Amino acid sequence: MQAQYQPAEVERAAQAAWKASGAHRAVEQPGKRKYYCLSMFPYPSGKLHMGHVRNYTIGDVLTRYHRMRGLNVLQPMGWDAFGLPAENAAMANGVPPAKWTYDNIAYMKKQLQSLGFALDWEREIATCRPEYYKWNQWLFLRMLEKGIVYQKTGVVNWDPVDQTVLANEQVIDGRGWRTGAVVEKREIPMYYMAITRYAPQLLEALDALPGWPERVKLMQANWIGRSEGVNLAFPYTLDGQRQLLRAFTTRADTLMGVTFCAVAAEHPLASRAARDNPALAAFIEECKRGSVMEADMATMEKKGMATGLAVEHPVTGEAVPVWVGNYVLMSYGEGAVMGVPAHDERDFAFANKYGLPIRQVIAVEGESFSTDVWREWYADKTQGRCVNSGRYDGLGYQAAVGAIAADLAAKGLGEKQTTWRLRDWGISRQRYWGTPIPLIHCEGCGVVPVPDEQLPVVLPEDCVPDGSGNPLNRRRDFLHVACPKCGKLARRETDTMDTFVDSSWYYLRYACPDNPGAMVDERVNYWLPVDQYIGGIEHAILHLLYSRFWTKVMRDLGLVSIDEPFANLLTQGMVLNEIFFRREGPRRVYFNPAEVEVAVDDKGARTALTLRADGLPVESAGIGTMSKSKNNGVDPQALIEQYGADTARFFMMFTSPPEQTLEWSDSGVEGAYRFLRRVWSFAQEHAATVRAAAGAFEPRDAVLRREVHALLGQASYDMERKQFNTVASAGMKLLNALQESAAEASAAALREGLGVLLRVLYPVTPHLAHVLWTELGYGADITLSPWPQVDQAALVQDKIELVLQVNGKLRGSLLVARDAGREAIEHAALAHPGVLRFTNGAVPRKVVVVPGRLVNVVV
RNA sequence: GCCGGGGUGGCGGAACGGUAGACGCAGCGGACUCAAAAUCCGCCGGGGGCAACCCCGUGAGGGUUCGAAUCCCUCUCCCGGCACCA
Repeated sequence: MQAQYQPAEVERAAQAAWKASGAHRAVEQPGKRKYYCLSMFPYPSGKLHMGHVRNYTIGDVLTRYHRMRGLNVLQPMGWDAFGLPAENAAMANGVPPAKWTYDNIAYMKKQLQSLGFALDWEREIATCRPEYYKWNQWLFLRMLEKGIVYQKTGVVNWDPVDQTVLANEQVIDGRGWRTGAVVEKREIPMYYMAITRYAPQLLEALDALPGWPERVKLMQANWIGRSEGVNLAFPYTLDGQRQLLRAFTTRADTLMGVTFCAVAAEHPLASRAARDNPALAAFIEECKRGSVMEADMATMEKKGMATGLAVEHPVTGEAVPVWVGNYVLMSYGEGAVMGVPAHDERDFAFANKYGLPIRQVIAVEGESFSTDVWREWYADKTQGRCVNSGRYDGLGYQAAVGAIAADLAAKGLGEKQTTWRLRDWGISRQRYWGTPIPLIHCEGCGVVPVPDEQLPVVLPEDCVPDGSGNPLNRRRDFLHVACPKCGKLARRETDTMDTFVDSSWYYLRYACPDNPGAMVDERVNYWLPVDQYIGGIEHAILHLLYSRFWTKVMRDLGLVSIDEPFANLLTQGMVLNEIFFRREGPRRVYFNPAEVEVAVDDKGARTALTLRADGLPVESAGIGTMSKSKNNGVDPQALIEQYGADTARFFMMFTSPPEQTLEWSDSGVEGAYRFLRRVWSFAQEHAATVRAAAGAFEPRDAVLRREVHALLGQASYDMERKQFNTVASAGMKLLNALQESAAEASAAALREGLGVLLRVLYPVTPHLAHVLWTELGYGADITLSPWPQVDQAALVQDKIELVLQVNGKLRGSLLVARDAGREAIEHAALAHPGVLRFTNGAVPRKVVVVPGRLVNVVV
C-alpha cells in the first residue's frame, strides 16, 4: 500500500474483501445471541441527505461494535417507497411515480454501498412492491374481520379550485399551495383503525421499555393522554323531542359555575339552530374554512356565536345558553364542552369577549377572585374548595367530583368516564401512490372485501398524477371489477393507505422477506424484537406509536409472539441547515444554501443574501431540519467523493453526540480527513517495527500503556453509552499519545497501542482499519477480531493528584500516595502553601475529602 | 397555543454534583521551502498584573449545597411534534 492515504483505493479494497467473504450476511443461528440493529428506512427522495448519513453511520457503528462483542448481528435496509413526493415529482416532470421511485432507489442504494455499511442486502425490501404491500392488504382484511378497521367520516383539507384533497403540508396559511385558493374542510367517508382500543395497553407498556429515552415515553404518554372525568348530559326539548347534549369534563367540581355550553360547527345542534338563523349559518360556514391542523386551530382567534337555543343545567335545571365555538372540535369527545369561565382560561377569555356571566365556584384561601384578570389559581384543582355551589360547598376537588358524579348518575345525566386524547387512526388517502385498499363497491352487495386469493390488488405503475385528484379514478382497467359476491360489474375502492401503514411492520418483514406465502414466519421469532432501533426524533410519536399498535394487533391475531417491537431506541437529533426562499405569489420557492451568497461586514454581521445564479436577493426563513421541501439539504456525495466514506463517517460521528440536533457546517471535515491521514502515515512509518514485534513490554512503556488503556476504557464506556463523538476523540487522543511516545516505546507497546487504536476506530472507519489491520499483520480479518480488553494492571498508579479547594475554589493540587489515609491527606492539604494563603491560619470549619479526587477546606 | 428537548470560547463540542473549555475546527506566531501547499512546534474565554498570581465567566434572574454547566423555581430564545411530509 501507498505511504500516502488513498481513501478511494482503501475503500475499494475493503469493500471487495467484505463482498467476497459475505461479511455482512446475517444467518439465523439458534443458540447464538442475536442483535437486531435497525435504522429507520429512508424515503427514496432522490439522494441521501446528511440525516441519512448520520442515522446509518450510527447504526453501522453499533452493528460492527456488537459483532466484535460476539453477537450475531442483523442490519437490514429497505425503502419506504410510497408517498407524496413521488406524486409531486410526477406533476413537475411528467414521470410516473413508480419510475421516479425505482430510479431513486437504484441511485441511493449505490450511495449507501459506497459508505461501506455492513448491511445484509439480501433482505432488501421496498414497500411499493406488490410482494410487500400485499400483506398490508391482507392484514387490513383481518382487521376488518375483527372490527379493528371500520368506516366513518373524517375531515380533510379541500382545495375548491383543483377539486382535490390536500395534505397538511400542501396548505400554506390556509390556502392551497398550487392554486392559492382558501382551503375548506370537507367531511368524507374514510377507513379507521381502532388504535384507541389499545390505548390502555400502549400507555401501560411504556413502563416495560427501559431502553427507550424518557422524553419519548413522556411524549407518547401525553399523546395517548388518559384523563379521568365525567361524561355529563344537559337535557333540552327541541321540536317536541326530549334530548340530551353530551359533554365530557375533567372538572365536574366546577359544574355549578357553568354559564354556557359551546358546540362544534359540525354539531347537530348547531346545524339545527342554523336552519332558521342565516347569521349563524354564515358563521358555521366561516368555521368550516381554513385548515384542519391542530396547531392552526389552537392559535387562531377564538370566536363564537349564540345559537339562541338553551339546555338545562343537569343539577339546577337552570337555562344554559348554547353557543357555537370555532375552537370546539367535533372529533374530540362529544363535540361539545361545558363553559366554566371562572375556572378555565379559554372559557374566561371567551366569556369576557362575548359578555357572558362569570360565576366563581372555587375559592383558595387568601386569594381574591376578579372577573377582570385571569390568575393561575382559578384553574388549580389541588388547593381549591367549592363555593357558591349549594350542597357541594366546602368540598375539595376529588370529593366534589365524586359527589356531583353520584348525583348525576342518580338522575341518569352523567357517569364517571376515562377518556383518551388519542384518536382512531384514519388510514384512507385520496391518492394514487400508495397501497390500494382491498375493497370493492357493489351496487347490490355494498362494500365487499377482496378475497384473499385475489391479493394483492396491484397498483398500476404507469399513472402520472396531475394535481387534479387520484388518477386511479380514471383507470377503467383498475376500477372495473366483478363483484366477488354476485359477479356483477362493481367498482374498486380507489383510496390508498396512509404510508405509516407500510412502516408499521417493515421491521418484521426483514426477518423473512423472501416468503411469498406468509406475512411473517418462524424467523421473526429468532430476530425480533429489534435490539436497537435508530431514527430521527421527529418520529418519536406517530411512527413509533403506530408500529407498537400494529405489533399488538399482530400479536392478538397470533402472528407474532412479541408485545413490543423495539427493545432499545436511540432518537437521533435532526440535522439542521439554514432555509432560503423567495416569495412568488402565495408560494415560496426555496433555494439550496450552496446556491446562496452570504455577504458579511468586517464584524461578521450579515449584510446581504443573494442567489449566486442571478445576484438578486433571497430571504432567510431561519434554521430548520434538512428537507427536500425546504431545499436546504447538503449532498453528502460531494463529501464522499472528495474525502472518502471513512472521513464522512468519522466527521458525522465526531461532530456531535447522536441525540443532539446538529447544525450543519462544512468546517471540520478537513480535520477529520487530516486525522485519518495521520493514522495512515503513522501506521506506514512504523509498519516494519509493528509487524516484527515479538518482545515483552519494558518498564519505560508504563506511561504509554497507562494512557492507551485509560483511553480504551473511556472509548469502551462511551461506546456502551453510544456517545460516539467521544469515541472518535478517544481515537484522536490515542494517536497523539502513540506519536508522543513512538521514539522511546518498545516495539511490543507500539504494536499493542496501534492495535487498540485500529479496533477502536474500526466501527467508525472500517475501511481504513480493515486494510491497516491486515497489512500490519495483526490477523486475518478485523471484522472477526474481538473488541480489545482494558489491562487493569496497566492503569495502576503509585501516586495520585488531588485537587485542593478552599471554600470550593481551586487553590492548588497535591500529589499523594495511592493508599494515603484520610488524616494524612487532610494534614498535607492544610499545610499546602496555596491553602494557607486563603485560610490565614484560621481553624477550618470543615474539611471535605473526596477519595481520589479532591480536598475542600471550608473556613 | 399545547406537549417534548436544548442554550458552555470565534465555531463543533468535553466535563460519576468535585481542576469548566478535553478532542477538533478557525485564527495568530514560528520551523521547513526560492516560494507556496503539505507537514511539524508554540499560543489561543474575558479582565488585571513585570511576575508569582488574582478577579470574572457555562442564555437571564433566584434557590439548594462544603462545592452547581450539572439539581430545583421563574423568565427568555432556539429546535422537534401536533394526527394527510416522511
